[in-house]
Amino acid sequence: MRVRIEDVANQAGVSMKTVSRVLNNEPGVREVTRARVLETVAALNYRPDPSARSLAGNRSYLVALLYDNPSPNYLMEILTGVVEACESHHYGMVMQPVGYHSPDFLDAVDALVMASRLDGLILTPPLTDSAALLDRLDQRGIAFSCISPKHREGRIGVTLDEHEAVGELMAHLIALGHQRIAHVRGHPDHGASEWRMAGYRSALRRAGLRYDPALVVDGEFSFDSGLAAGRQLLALAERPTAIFAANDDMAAGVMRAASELGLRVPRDVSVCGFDNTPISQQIFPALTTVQQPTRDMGQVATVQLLNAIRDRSAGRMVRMPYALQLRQSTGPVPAG
Amino acid sequence: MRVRIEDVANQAGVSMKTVSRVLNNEPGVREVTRARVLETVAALNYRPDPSARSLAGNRSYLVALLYDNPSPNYLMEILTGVVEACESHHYGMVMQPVGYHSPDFLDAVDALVMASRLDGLILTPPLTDSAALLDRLDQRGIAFSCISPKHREGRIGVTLDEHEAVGELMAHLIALGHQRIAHVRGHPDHGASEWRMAGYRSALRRAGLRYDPALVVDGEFSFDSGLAAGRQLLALAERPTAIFAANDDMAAGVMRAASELGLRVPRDVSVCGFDNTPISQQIFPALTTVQQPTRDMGQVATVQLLNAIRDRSAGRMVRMPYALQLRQSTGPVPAG
DNA sequence: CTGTTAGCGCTTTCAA
DNA sequence: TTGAAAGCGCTAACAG
Repeated sequence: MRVRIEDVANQAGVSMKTVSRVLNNEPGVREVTRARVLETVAALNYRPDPSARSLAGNRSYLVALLYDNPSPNYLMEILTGVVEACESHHYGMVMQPVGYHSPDFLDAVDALVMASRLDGLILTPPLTDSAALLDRLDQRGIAFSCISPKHREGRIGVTLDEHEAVGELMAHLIALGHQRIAHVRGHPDHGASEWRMAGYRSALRRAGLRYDPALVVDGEFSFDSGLAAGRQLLALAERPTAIFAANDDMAAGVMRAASELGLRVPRDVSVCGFDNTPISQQIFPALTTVQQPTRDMGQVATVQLLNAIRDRSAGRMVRMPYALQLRQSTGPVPAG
Repeated sequence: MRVRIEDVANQAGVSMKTVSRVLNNEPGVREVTRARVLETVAALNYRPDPSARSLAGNRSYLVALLYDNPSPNYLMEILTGVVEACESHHYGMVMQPVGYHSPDFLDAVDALVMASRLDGLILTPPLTDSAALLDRLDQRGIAFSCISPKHREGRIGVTLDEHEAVGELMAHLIALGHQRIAHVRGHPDHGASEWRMAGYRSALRRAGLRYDPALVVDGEFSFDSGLAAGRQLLALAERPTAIFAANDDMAAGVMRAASELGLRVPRDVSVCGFDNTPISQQIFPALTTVQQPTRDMGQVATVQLLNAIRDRSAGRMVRMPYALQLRQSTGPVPAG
């Protein structure tokens, strides 16, 4: 037979409500009583029944991680952080793919929240950039936390100063003597694409280098789009001496394009990416890139969400650190 | 205010219990009554409250996907299939990393099942191969479904005939004239490593080729282990003319080792992998490999689990199809 | 600081 | 074939 709160109460010589108070960290229990209850809970190995708790408490102790077609590596890292945070706060987590482009995706999210009675949501890019979604959630009064959202004002979650990170990466290239630096943009749905592009432009400006639209090509964060972009850029009459791709997958595509054309990296052209995914160390030469603390970002975003669930005025937007990874794919500008 | 089962009952002019019967597909309701109830449910947009349902019904309508440190690509594919199946059966899913090697992992799984009152589990490799875990779950009477387990007898889930798939892959190499074929083994914790090794040996035997232990090197499914294995194999005095790595990541490592040594693939050495992960198309030349229907495997494993939850004698072990992907990394044996 | 009582929304049991 | 009543295990509201 399962141990119930009543058993704990009897054993500890208190009322059910007192046990409940202790378990939920509510105030108004003497320290000795609290200790005695906790002892009994441990002795009986009591675990509250989540359904009963949810039904009576009118909340689910469940959050959902919403995503749309992200990179598996990225999502797994985020997930790991989210799971850690949920575990330590005795919350459950469900995952929900959300078709960002499907016409009724707002209603699908609504239905999901209603049906599962979710207490809160964690949004990953590019969902974090859907004004329609964020507005709808606000309107419904649902707590949510954003990972790397385009607009941070009044939101809770985590961000990374990508603009600044790109600035450092570009400074590295410029210090190596590069003046014709190209950029492969990311998928237009992602705020990250804009920040990385903006970081690229400001870095050029700061260094007094001219912005040349011919050196900027659209990609969509995939290897293939990087390959196509690389072919295009490296076929230019005035070839760039360095290429900054908005993520590692595209940078790998660019490096493949270079090798197709018989160009050596970094002797003939330097290449760098962003994200520090496993591929950055599996290609040759290893890729210069920027590392995000992705797992921690999931963790922190979740903690902020749980804070906000407890107290609507609590969660905040946390800035996370990044770290340049200087490796062998970038080198001095070719002579001549 | 939320619509409750009572509202539906009143509106439809029946009792709560009848609505409940209809919603749970229980027998003993006249067809007209059933139709009327369903109509009302739709009209009122009624969604049963999962907590109340679980509390009263003494089950959670929740399954968990258990994993330990798998490849992110693989897990994401499985996850997608699992989510699909859960969604269409109105089940929830939670994900749980499980430290396979941690000494108390059995108790951790127990605690998880108890605390969340899970109705069933989906196990991914290598958890599927832990006899201790499977025994414990049997003993506790918890339903579970296995993806690619080492032992299939009496279990439910999905498998793939990897032995046969490797046989076809090897036949392809042998048809190209290769006689010195090496093998890079997978991580010893995974049943897949054994099947792929066994497939390798039977294929050699079938072709009348000698099994040479010097041509078999241990790996652990990672790029780096493939790189190390490749260096070792390609430094052999009598170099193999083809290398079958037990997965794509290791095959990519082998190809890098070849290029370090100035060897060309497939002119000097043929390489093939297993799994058809994205990397197989991102390396050059593209990798010959075997495709598993991973997403479908997650889907089918989940459906079998849900069957078993409903009726303990229901779930079965389903054999899934595979498909050879012949690409450019394999070619005729070098002359001489 | 602590306890009592009345539900939460559903399913189960048993009766009609 | 259908319904009424009694909980499931917990928390909220209120009382002491």
